[in-house]
Amino acid sequence: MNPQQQEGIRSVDGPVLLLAGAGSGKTRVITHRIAYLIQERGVPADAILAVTFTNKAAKEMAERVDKILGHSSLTKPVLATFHSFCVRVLRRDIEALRTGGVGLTKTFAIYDETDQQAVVKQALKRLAIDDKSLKPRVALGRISWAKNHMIDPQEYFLASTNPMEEKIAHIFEIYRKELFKANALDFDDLLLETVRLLKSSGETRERYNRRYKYLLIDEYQDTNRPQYELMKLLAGPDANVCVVGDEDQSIYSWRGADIKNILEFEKDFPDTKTIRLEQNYRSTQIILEGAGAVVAQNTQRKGKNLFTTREGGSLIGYYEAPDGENEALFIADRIQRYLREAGGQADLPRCAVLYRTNSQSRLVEEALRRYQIQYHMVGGFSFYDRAEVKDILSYLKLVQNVHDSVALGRVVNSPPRGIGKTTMETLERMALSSSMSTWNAMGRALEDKLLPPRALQALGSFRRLIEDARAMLGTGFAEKLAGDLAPYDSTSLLSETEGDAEADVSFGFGEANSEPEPEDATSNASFDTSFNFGFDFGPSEEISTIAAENSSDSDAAHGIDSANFNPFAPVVLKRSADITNERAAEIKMEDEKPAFRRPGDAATLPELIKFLNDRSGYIRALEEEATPESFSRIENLKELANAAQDAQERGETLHEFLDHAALVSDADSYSEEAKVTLMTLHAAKGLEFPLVFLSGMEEGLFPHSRTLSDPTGLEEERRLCYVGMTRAMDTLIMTRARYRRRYGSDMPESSIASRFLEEVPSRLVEDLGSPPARPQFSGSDYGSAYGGAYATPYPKANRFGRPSGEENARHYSYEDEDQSGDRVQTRPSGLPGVNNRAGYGSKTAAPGQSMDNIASFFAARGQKVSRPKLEVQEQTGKTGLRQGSRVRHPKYGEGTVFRREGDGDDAKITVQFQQHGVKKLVEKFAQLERL
DNA sequence: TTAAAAAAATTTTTT
DNA sequence: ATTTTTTTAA
Repeated sequence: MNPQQQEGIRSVDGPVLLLAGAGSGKTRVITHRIAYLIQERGVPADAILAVTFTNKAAKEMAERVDKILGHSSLTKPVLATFHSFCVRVLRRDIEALRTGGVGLTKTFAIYDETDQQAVVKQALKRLAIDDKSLKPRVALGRISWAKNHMIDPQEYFLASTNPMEEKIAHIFEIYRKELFKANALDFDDLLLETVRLLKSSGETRERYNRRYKYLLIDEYQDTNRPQYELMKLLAGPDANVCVVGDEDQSIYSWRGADIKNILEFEKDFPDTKTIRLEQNYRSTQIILEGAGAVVAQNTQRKGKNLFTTREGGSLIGYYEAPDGENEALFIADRIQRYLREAGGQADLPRCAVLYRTNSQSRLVEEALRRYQIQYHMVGGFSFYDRAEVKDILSYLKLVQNVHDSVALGRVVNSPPRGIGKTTMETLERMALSSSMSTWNAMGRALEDKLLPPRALQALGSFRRLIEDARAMLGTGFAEKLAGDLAPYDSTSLLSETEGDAEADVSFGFGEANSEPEPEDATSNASFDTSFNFGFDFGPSEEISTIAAENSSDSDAAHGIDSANFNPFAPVVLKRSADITNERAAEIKMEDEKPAFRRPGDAATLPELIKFLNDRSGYIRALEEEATPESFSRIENLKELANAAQDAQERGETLHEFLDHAALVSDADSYSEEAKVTLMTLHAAKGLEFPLVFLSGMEEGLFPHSRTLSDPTGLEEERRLCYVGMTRAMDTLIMTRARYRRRYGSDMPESSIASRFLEEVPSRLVEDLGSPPARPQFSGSDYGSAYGGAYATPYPKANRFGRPSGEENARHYSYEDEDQSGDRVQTRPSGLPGVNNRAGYGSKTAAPGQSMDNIASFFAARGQKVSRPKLEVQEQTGKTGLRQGSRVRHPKYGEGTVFRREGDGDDAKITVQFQQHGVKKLVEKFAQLERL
């Protein structure tokens, strides 16, 4: 621990600004600081609130603190992201913002970007704005920008200078109203509403100030205005607040992050103690110097001198590939070599491939799979993003909050149940004209028979489904209880439950599940009343009460107030324990049939999911589809059920389960055990690796084309480059493709080397060589890219590249065998790992990281796993045709096989004909003759 | 209303 | 290349 770090740990009274350069042991200081507060200063652990950027960072920090403390403390410090912390606060206290019975309730939904877009699209439609002239994404971006700058629709309108901005102000207004009606908050609102809450309710603010005496905020350079205000509110009068950041690593201004927050912290708190951590413990001198030289080009910075004692080290590698495929193969090959060489060493080999945009990952993935190298990809698709998972989660969200109109819109007709566009449009018009939620409009339509009988029938059955699910949670029951009665009042409990107890216990899970009668229209009705998971509400008052409350009038929109009731927490058990003896006897009898439950006992989360899966017909629809995809979807839903089971066992509420699903982030899936990690530069912040690849160093890609026009944006890209470079501990390799295709088009575009490359002093750089250029359609490296459709962009001379040693002769190829005589043999023999027959087309090829173990994925909370497509077997079919084969077609004449897809009779084959251009043919019928 | 086929858009970065 | 949206047919 150096003196500055010591100081960072011990300066715990009053405001502290910790300027921590890359790799300066920041995390170590933070964790030790927390431990110091607890152990040396006797601060109760739960009086410490540490806010991090990702859930993963929070979790990691918690583990490290735990380790230092040796589990000695009973309470734990609160470690959370801004967003998750805000959700916790709001789930508890948001109703303090209600005035006159109006306002959001604790059951609020969290809208993700998809949900937000749905609302914006609706608004565009309502304002009759052509969504080509104004894209929902753009509008949403502006709205989010406004929110991050704490500008409301009126202010936005007043500040607008053109018709487009006025329109956006209108959309913004509608957007806000819609979210309000839906009892929903978006990500930005989570922060804003918390700020509003703490500002408007002194009582609440003081409670939190009393609770959290020491505040710590990591990645402070990436905080935006609402987060800044939140910090000030939470800091309270004591202002024992420590913010940690590095202005050179500010890379989120597009999300509203304001670098001023860190630059002006000392102004906000005049007695701030500023501590600088400038010794880098991570990277070699060369890497640090290179990165420093790049970021030094920025004008907007305070400037600092990072230094390291790790002198020397290998030079920064640079490789210029002819195209993206080759770039990826180069990376894969270097990784393979690294893993082999590092295999015997003590430290676990770890490396990362970093790129600017997620779309760049695919080529690298393919190359790694080709090399049978296991990898872990951060970002991309989340489990929770899968359509089927989102659907079932939407059912859950709807059960939790029926006014969530986006969730309603998502599930109302999936699986198809005859509620189409027309019906929903009518309902939405109704909802709009009487300003109620879509759910309430549905209730009204059903009551007053405002739709065709067929639609009413379908709607009614859907509505009963949701109501029954709600009843399972004992929602209505809880509502009454949550009001004026003490939660554990056994008499009131009894009086509530006895009514229900009269109802017959009918079906358990197993039986009910096996009895679907999908074809019979009337079966739905009987199904509804009989299938109630062990308790039959029948015509009981509960259901009608819920229904009445939900459908009676628009004011009920926010009247549902059941959040005090935690259907999954131990409190349920406690209730059971309070029940009188007679009742206990009854229950005991029931306990012998565990599938049956008593009325009033809430269903568990897994039970609820099972109910929804079955009763909605979702699973059944998938089963009937009977495609491989549909089966895999069913599997995913099973895993969702498993995840719910785990959540249940952890004692999570439905809210917590859904909140978690909404707030997991890409960076959260980073796993330290992975040897090879693929991720965006943004996701790499805060991580370190012995070996780092920075790929796609091209103008327009990195720096990204959207930033080129704006100097501020360009400086941010440069900081991003700095962040990427400083992730490397020992070796940094930067790569670029001279030609790259976008959107998978056939036409690769030539690129210009990134300006950042030129900003690295050349004495620090080692050229790792260029591959040999290829003659036209050698069927090798670039065959798939260019296919001989036009002249090769590379000079045909120089075919073997610069023959200066093994490095330069290296050639990265996707092609396996050279089976046709006319191809030029270009593969240097004996190169390790390249072109080895074994992995290619072999069924045992490493499937990257498998998705098999989703259970452990969930156990680890928020982990995401990439599932690369299975290794595609080289298909040769009966004709033995493959890429590069020469063929003759009766009509088109001679040509060369360009690519093959599918197998068996379905095999399609793309052929480049000399006279007739590229044709896609079904192999079976094409009558191709092999030459 | 639904499903299949055709056309069009997509790729910045994320809580 | 993949995904989303729109059109068309049933």
